Amino acid sequence: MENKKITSRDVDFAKWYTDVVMAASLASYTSVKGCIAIEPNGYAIWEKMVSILDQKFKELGHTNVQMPLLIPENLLRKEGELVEGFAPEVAWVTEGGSNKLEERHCIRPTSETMFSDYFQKHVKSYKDLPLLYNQWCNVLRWEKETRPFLRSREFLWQEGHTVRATSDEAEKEVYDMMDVYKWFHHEILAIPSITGKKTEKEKFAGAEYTLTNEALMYNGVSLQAGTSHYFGQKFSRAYDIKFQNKENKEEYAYQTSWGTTTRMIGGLIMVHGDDKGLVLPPRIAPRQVVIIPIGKTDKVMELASKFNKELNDNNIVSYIDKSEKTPGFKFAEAEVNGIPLRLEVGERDLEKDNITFTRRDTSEKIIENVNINIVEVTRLLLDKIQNNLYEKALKRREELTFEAHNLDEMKEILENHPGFIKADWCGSEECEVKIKELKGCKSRCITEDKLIDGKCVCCGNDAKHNVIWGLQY
RNA sequence: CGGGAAGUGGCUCAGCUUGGUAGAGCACUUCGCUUGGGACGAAGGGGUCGCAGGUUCAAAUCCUGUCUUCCCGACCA
Repeated sequence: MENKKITSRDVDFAKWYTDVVMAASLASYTSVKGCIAIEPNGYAIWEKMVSILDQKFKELGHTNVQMPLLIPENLLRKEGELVEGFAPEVAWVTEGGSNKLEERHCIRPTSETMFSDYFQKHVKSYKDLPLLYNQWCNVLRWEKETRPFLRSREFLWQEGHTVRATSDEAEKEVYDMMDVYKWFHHEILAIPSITGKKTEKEKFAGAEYTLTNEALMYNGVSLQAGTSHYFGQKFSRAYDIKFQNKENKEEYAYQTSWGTTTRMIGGLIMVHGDDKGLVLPPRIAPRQVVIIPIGKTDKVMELASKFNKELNDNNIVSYIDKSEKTPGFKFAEAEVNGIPLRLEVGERDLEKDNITFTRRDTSEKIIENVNINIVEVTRLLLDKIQNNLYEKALKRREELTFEAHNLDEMKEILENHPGFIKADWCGSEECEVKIKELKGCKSRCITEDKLIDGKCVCCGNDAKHNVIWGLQY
């Protein structure tokens, strides 16, 4: 094991972030710019995210499919806004073997195109609808500035694509899926994200509107982690996706798409992590409990094995650290890796029939009798940790949510400490652009909340919306 | 893509100014001894200095180009 030193979170947040990624062995750099190697610890988190979300999607009637990695240029160009939005960041394949291609193909930055092409061929009647598809795959976007998990060129994600016969059904889908993301963030990741509509300027290229899930990181910067788009008939018109309705009339179908990515791993790090390293909420932790035997007597080892088996038999993922390291080393390693709960089984404790739990989130030590119901006690502690992490993150979010009535106040907040800034807005793009000139502060989402004073924070005219603003990753 | 910094065993870095046989700590291997917050002793293995050119009798060191990473900015669903 290498020496793992982590820069303090409050000294240099950016450095702290990459230190944690490396120290917890989540990912490492490769020879390809912006493309990381996701290592076992990192991939295990993603696998757990996949399994939980995948189950949820399926419960709601979606099925998984797989579309091509390559998109022919003419297909991509059919929807103008999509092309404009993604053109600067697509990679092109121009040769196959030793031959130049007749038509270049881009490597998918997103798959609306290929799904629409597929739907065009397969949607004929209202009886074919709805089609509720999802794919787990990698996509490529030629980003200029890259950061592990947060903004890599290649990343893993899921993209759901649905076709429905009516706008009502499609819009319900958009909101339902946003609720899934919100549920996932709040209940599983212990991240109190906020949701709302994107402004016209910030919505997905080609969408009628976009719902977003915005999480606030420890340093007050916002991370968009889950979006759900309503396309209406925009893509069906561009790709000619028509069906015959019950009245035997031709109609364009209504589409949606929704996605979330490996950047949620970055979110987990930046919301819960601390100066010791990663902190994982129990419900997303691939390994929830580490059992550390201290001393090698038969009694210690037998007890450790017994606890391990009981926990695993009851769907709590635990493991015994049997390595030759000293206990101190094992403690530190479990901490940097974010294991939520540690159970120490040691000779000294056993003389008094005790065992010791240590919580990762609070460092609190809990001494229990060796004869307790290990499953019950562990389950209770894991729940406490999960709840505490959520409460802490919520408190942080509330502390870092400010109200602004004018540009000067906004500026002061941004300079003093970034966070979510609630401010009223007239709805004009002109004001949105002006606000962005303040250190790159962007609209995060339009809230459903009441207006603060009814005046646009920028121009002072009558406001239409209450909006959350902030810096973003 | 602009401005700045950096690339030397797995990691952190020294050496470069003033070219002359590649160094340290940690990590790793073996043996011994240990185990309640990153143990200890002894003996070992491993790098050709990001990559490609150039200058030179000689390049980690000087020059040019290039790639990668980090920071700031621009850009970014």
